[in-house]
Amino acid sequence: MENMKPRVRFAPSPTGPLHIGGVRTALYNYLFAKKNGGSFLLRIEDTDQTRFVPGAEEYIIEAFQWLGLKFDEGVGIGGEYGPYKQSERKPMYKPYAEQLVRDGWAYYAFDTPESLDAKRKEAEVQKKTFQYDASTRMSMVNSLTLSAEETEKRIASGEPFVVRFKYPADTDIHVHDLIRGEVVINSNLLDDKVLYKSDGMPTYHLANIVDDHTMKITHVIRGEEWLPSAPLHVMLYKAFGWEAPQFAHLPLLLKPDGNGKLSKRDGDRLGFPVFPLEWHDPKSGEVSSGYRETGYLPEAVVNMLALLGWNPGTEQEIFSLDELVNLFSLDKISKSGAKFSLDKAKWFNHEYIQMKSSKELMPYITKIMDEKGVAYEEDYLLKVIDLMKERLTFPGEFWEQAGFFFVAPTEYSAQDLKKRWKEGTGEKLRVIDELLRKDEVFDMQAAHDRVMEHIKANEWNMGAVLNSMRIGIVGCARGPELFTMINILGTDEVHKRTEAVINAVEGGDN
RNA sequence: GGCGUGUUCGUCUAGUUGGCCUAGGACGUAAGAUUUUCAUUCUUAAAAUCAGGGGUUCGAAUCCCCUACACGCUACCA
Repeated sequence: MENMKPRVRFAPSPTGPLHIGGVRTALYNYLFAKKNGGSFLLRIEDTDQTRFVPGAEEYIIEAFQWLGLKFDEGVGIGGEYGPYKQSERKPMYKPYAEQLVRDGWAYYAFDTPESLDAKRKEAEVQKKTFQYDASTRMSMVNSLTLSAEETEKRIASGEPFVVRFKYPADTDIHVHDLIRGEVVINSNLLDDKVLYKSDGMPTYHLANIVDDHTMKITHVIRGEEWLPSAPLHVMLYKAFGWEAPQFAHLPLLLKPDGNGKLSKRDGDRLGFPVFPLEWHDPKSGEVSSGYRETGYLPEAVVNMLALLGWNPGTEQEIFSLDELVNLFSLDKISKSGAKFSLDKAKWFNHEYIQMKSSKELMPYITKIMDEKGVAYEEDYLLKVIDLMKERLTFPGEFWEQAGFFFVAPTEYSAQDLKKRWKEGTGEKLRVIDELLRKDEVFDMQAAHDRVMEHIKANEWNMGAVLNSMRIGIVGCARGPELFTMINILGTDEVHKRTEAVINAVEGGDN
């Protein structure tokens, strides 16, 4: 076992879009596998046919492609342990359930859902909880209380039945968790879980153990919500006589406010994505935002998620996937839940945008330009991106920040005008405009010096004049350094805009 | 209710073999600088008596016990 290359799996249910917490679970599995030279597989757990959502499986695969996390085996890839979709493995499970019954680790139960409901309600009235366990199973309708012939007859006649696990009475079950250490629970506290459903499908528990074993999974890395059922799983391995994989139960991802588990609702409420990709619900038609569509770079999402519950112990915060793989270890995972922080997510994105060259950013920006229907020259656009990149947290902000490089302002901020535009400003702007166009070929430094000298020599109010100039170019008192903008726009365009703003503010009374 | 897990600045966390912790970093916040704006960037500051209470010890965030709180599970869902 020790010298074996680890094999880990990510095993989502196709019941909807992949939750960002699930993405983190997958990421940790990936990092662990790659760090140790092992394999990372994708298994689809679709044993609950009532919850199947069309498109969910494709969504999951696309999400990981976008994130750059590659599976070595699994749905959509293949591999020697397939099929990797549980619905396609359906015939495999029944013999295992039967084996358990034969060996005395399980039994057939004929209790109807209605009768179980009634039992639970009855117990509730007495402020107790009904549990199908060693203390109650002998008073239920199952193969332990029925004769062998009766049991056989019922099954043969097609009466619905389930197979339940039969816990040995009063036994301490030890789960060794790589993150939490030893967790011990007594079997009397556990109820006889259904392993095989009346619809002929296994439940998660059976399918999971059978698949993990037959797929030679060495480490089960999953969310903390599975910790309570881990004892069942170790008992199942024992019942089958199989060597159990190692378990690691990850802390939960919490909502930014309050303490609960992060949910889809929180995203809608607080305005941030909880899904990697935008999701269109096929039933309700509802659209949920995705990280990709919001403008997050996949590297940033991976980096942010990696640090939500794990830390290499250094002060480094920015990691490439390769660095993450290199540094990752299970024992550095924290035990407590981590709250998702929108601010930190944005900060990561900003950092990753800065690491991209303007060329790499081009596709994001041209998409926006096309959407706006604005024509552009590639070289010009590249120059603008170079200049504006540092201000962007999301590529989508480009137009708002840099649109004036492509379209002259038609409106001017009244507030900024009020603050900066004084009596006689129009005349001064014309002088500056003249100064700018004095050189045959625009020389940014020379123009800058000339304008500044003139302003000083005439004791003009620098803030008022230069900001008014800026308002004419941008539309408001914001944006990059004035002469740099002029250099990119060209003096002809600046001349036009200057005339336009003077006209707009002071009217045609020149 | 039962069972399980957890608890260091507002948030993510460092700290894990007790002393170098007057508890470090990052995000966010505040102030200042970058002598035209906004943003970026930089600097500085405020911010955790380590959930609370008991121990053990010369010495505890680090070990033990109790309490509180939070979260998870408690389906023929995963």
